[in-house]
Amino acid sequence: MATELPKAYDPKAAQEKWLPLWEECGYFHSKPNSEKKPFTIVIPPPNVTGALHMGHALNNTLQDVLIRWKRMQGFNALWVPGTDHAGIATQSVVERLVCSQEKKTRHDLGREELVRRIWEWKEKYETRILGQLRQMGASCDWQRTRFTLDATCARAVRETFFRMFRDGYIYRGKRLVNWDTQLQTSVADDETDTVPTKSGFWTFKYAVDGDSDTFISFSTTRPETMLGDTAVCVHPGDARYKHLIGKTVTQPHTGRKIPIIADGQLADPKLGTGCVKVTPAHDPNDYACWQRHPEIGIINILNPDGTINAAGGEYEGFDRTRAREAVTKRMEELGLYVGKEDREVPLKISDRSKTPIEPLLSDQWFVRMADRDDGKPGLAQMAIDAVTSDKVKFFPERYRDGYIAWLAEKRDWCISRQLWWGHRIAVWSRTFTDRKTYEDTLALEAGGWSSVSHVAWTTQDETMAIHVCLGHDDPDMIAALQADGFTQSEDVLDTWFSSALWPHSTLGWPGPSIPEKNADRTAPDWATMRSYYPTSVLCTSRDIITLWVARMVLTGLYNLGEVPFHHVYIHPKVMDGFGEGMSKTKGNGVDPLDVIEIYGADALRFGMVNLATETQDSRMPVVNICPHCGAQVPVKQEHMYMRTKKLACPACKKNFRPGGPWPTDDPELPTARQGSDRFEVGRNFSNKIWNATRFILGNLEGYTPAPVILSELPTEDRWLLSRLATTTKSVTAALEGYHFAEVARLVYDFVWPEFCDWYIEMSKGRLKDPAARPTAQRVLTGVLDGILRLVQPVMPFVSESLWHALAEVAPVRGLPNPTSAEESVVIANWPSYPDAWMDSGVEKRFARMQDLVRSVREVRNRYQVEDKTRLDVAVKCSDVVAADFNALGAFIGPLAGIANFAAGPNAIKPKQAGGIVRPEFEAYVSLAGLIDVAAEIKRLEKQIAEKRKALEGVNAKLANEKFTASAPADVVQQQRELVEDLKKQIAAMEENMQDLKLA
RNA sequence: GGGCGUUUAACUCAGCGGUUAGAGUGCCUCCCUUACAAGGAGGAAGUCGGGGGUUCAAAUCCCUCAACGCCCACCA
Repeated sequence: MATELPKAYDPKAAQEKWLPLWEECGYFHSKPNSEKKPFTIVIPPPNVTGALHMGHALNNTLQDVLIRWKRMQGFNALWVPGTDHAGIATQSVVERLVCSQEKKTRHDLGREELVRRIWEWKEKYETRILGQLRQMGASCDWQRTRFTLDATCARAVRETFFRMFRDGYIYRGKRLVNWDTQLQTSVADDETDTVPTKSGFWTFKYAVDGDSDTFISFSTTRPETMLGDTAVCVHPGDARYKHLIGKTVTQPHTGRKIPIIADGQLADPKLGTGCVKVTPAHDPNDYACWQRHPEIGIINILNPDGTINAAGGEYEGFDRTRAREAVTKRMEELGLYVGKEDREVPLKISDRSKTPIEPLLSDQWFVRMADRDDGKPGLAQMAIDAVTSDKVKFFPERYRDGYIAWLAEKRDWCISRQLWWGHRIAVWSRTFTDRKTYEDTLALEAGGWSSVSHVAWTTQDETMAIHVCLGHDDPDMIAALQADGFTQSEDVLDTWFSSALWPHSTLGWPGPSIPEKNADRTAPDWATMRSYYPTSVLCTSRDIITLWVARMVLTGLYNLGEVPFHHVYIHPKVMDGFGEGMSKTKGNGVDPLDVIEIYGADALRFGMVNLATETQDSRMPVVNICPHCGAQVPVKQEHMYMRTKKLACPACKKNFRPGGPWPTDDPELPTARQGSDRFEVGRNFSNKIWNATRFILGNLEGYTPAPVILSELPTEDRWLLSRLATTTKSVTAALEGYHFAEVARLVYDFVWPEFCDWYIEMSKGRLKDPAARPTAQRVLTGVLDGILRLVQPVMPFVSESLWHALAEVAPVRGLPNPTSAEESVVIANWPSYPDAWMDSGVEKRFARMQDLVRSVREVRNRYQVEDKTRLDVAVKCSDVVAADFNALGAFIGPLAGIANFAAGPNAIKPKQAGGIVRPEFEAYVSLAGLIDVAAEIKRLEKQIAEKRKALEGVNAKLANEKFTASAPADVVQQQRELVEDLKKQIAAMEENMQDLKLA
């Protein structure tokens, strides 16, 4: 006899039991295996900035569902876990911490010390993150855990950079970048935020040289940039200024003579005065103008810390605000100030430091995206082609357009960051002013450098520079370079550069490190690469399709000539109950560990799968669970914005601190865990499966395995097996199409209402009948076996617990032929049943029976409650029953349950379907058939009439020559097919009706 | 300004041309029945955002308006 199962499912016990066992058994570890088809997913590596949140829970649950499902299907399933160093994000978090705790800047600490602190931070959060993943039940191959900054990834980064450098894809350029003056680094467009800010809109004028009476006025939101003006620009077609084009003005602060130029793209006659000052070094539009008119020159007036540099003359050292005031004041003094209006202007803010961005001209490394000079597709085009040719497919498909549109701009990718946390760029540079030395040094390239390095040079302005890129650290080479006055770049690479390589870097590309200078560094670790690359699917959220997905495709194609994954599945975003994105700072976020603690990991996973619909967003209202009494206290919007630090529980009146990141005033106040009622479904569902199993186990005494022959089974068995086969097929199809919410729905609808509420209840009678018992036992265990398999990918813990409990009593089971069950459901086969089991006739008959039973129950319920006469009740019944109530009554008499109905109020208690014993059931089925005939005929008549009308309509249309002549051929054809279809439908219905009448 | 998405029961969401629009939660009634009160049997609750159109037939397709959310671009 089986060990008695506890009355309720205890998720915590299951998690504690199975997690270590699964790992011990090595179920999650994958080795290259030529016998099995591979199925590979690489995790979108979470940033080590902080702990995982709900978005990660969703992302990783879905991946795990896929991996677990494919593992059951017999694939060699590999899920590679890992984390991302997240350059700027992590560095700024640690910098902020150092600043608040020690009042020190990164410069006070120095590069080495800061990096050491960040590694400490990383260790802490990496452990936390991987722990969270484990708790969720993520079946990752932990032995293959990677970090974007570890040695394996570093090798791939180094190799890729070297190749791109060698092939001319990486170049050095002066570009206007978003400069974060606080962190003193350039940041990508995507790392900035534009917020409307109250500021001014100033209008000034410059005197035109040689004519003291003529002024040209212009407006600006940033007066301080006047110090860097190199031109004044008007529209070429603007009659007001035509005569001034080609003249010069004198910039009053610097005394520079600057030209008045015409540029149709920059100046808009309708805006402001129609005339605009040009500051190429500090404004993207002006920069573009300068590229069209290089003769006007470009002057950088800012230091990296945001203060004015020497080019600003007497204003050198002023910060932004002071410079603005001083420059404006000077204009007033000169009488060149025209006016100022208050205006809200969009201010670009750095995501990381939350300080204003300065557009700044600086030297950066770029990856060229444009097509190649020889006309061959460049990196961007290659990535576009991969998608247009369907080598990479998006799910849902709509996301592909955004991907293509973004890449089509082919904007070069700025990959250098002035940070300390990241992959340091392996380029050694030296600048020269002396042409001879420059050329001599350049000649060294011929002396053998190129075998291990590649050299590029730039000649901008008067300085010339040589840049030497090393494919790996060669001490001799580095020593030689240093002796020659070369220094390594201080910059590190953009985080996305290493993330872009993730699908192949994690798999070991480009092979073991190279011991010898001239070793073949192009030989990858082929055993692993060949087994798992390209990966199968990438699961991520839509906001990093461009930043990450596009770049993975691009580097995959560049390094390996093969796309990194075949499918890209984009899942929805988790919002709070008010439609806002979740974040720690808002306090509307939910920690997955809180959810696991309150509802269990299975419930978390079910909830996540259940909300993964086809839409973009899904709401998840958040509640605080009162730490005193467990009541659910909804998070209100004002709690978030007011930063409520104390809440009174409406149930127990005691105070607690809502879950959230802000500090408490009262350390004694207990903190609430945060949850969401959206996880209750999963919790209840796992408990339901638990108890269904408990029931079955308690009724398996004398169980013997034997094949089940469909044709010999009673109606309800054939119905159940039809439903099981249909459900299994649909679940498989839903998984194949990444319709996760549907998976949850299908499984739930089969297990709960159909299996538990109807079948199990009906089996109760049969289990008491020695003749019927053995078959009922076989069907129950066989279907339960199938359910546990279907449920495993979504709810592995409860599934595994029950799998083992079932194995104690019924190790040999299954439909139609019993077999020995696998040792764990994790590695069990994914179920599939014969199509022949799907029987719409049985399902229809059963549905009618259900209708009837429900109608009778309604009558009983009402009668009992309202204590009215039988007739009154009948009137209130559903049409089906009411119409035939008298006939029903005649049948009801002999039936035990219904006989009591006539005896008066409260004579019987409402019963479940299980209240129906076998003979009753048969009676119900035949009764349902009889009663339904009239209604069914009526319904059919109505439908046939409707179809006839439709047919008439379509025929009329086809008879109309105007229509057939004007409509496209395919539309006409479609209508013709519709006619045939309708005719067939009508014929089928008429036949159906004949059958009914005969019955 | 361009694009994408959403708007269906009190709440969270399914349904996406064809019987009477569904589920879970919540609400109401009854029931602690030997699997499960994290449960069971029932019930009430919807002009499918507004307005046009296409169609024999529209929650579903088209146009338009509105609200909300996200992305991209721009704003001297």
